[in-house]
Amino acid sequence: MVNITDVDDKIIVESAARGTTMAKLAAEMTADYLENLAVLGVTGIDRMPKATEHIGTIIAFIEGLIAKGHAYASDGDVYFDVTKDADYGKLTNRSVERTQGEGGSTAERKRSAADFALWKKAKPGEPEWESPWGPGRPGWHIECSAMSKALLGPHFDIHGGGLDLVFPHHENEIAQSESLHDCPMATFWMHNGLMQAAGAAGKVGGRPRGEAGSAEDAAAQVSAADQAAAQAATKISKSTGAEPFKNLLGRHRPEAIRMLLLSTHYRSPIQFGEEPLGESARAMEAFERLFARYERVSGTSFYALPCRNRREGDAAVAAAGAEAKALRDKFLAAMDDDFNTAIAIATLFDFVRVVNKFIDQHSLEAKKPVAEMATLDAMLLVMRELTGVLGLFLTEPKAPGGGADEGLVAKLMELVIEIRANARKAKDFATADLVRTKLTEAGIVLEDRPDGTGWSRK
RNA sequence: GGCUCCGUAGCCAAGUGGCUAAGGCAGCGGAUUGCAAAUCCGCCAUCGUCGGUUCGACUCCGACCGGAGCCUCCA
Repeated sequence: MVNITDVDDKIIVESAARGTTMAKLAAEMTADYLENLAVLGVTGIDRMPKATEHIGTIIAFIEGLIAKGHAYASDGDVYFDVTKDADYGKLTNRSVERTQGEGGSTAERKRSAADFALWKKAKPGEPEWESPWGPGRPGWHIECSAMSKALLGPHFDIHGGGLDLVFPHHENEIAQSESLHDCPMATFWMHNGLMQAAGAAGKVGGRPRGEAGSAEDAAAQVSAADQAAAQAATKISKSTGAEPFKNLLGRHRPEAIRMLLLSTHYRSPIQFGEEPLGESARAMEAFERLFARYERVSGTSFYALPCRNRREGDAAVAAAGAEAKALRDKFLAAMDDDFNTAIAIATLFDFVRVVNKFIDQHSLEAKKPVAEMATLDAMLLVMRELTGVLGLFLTEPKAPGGGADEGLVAKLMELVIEIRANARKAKDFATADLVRTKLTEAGIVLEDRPDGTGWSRK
């Protein structure tokens, strides 16, 4: 379930600036978001409630909080009273006194600085809904509490989100929900690290260069604008840094992005850029070569194999042999341990080695003994299951190049390879090597394998 | 200033109070190959610095240095 906050100050301001309506802008942003997710292969969102479609739910939630004495109306606004919430700040280890809170024009309408708005009185020209406190709109945090309650109930298993939302958003969600329901909102809170743009120089290794305000004594002097600018340079999020992300999305296979994201623990920040993505793409080649090899040996496309679920996998591993079973166990244990995808991927690389060795040792490219072929199939089915868990290698990579002449190119290559094979048979290696060298220069790699010569574009 | 988190090989990145500190990229040596490519085998780190706790720390504590995020405006 993914909540869509389609009404807030930012959207109101932005839609006014663009001369469009809030609803339209929100719809556009949501569509854009879903499109990016789809490209990355993120599917399976069951529910996507919108704040504007749950105003009644939200109002009822706020009324409940007022009735219990956790919130108060004030001149058309409604605020959450943090002093009535004994454990306010527990998620981020913050005490009410240390929380500076929302200031600005609303400050004098609040009892304490840390109180936050549940309902905001509409200003002229702003979108508004009728409420017991007059026309207005929901505050930022309340929609998530109200909608999760409506769809998941007062308590659910996992609440996720970016590390940048921990405070105040999630902290305030907890305050609202737990004050009303008197039970824990979520059993687990999972926060993912943020993506950072790799340094401007494209340097992967180097830490992003400190911005102007990095000297601690100068920090106090830095204007808010400078701080925002410095932030935008390192943190990719929201609208500020989304552009470079979209560019990269266009240039790289979505699965390379997945691979990069999965290669580190979800809680760690990640350097995102051309070079890291290139390295991830390279790392995937070993898998893709194995899958191509498997297809040559078995005639079966790895990408067409069914992704088994865990139960089916449990029942079927034995056929793949002891090594495969051990690796699968390790993979599953790693994933069960707070999604340790780095280790899960490491076992996958081990798996590649095991399968390659198996093909080597039994010379499966030359002959096809029934028993070994069955084991090979079983191994690949396990790999299919595990890579499927990570959403990796779901589709066959498109060969680079291609185009309208692809059929002709294939025919020509066939011819060239045949001529070269004859030369090799005649021990005319000078000619054979010349052909290969020239092809390499043209971006085509030849591989002389036991079962024939293959070619691919580099 | 307050609250979090991080600092592991050339680079990316797991992990652990004592057992050979995963895996990938790059590099090097070997097997294989007519030569290559691919594949396989092997090599390549004492874990930011300084102290402390401990029989023993990279793993715990403290300080320091370096880096990231949040708190300050708005959500």
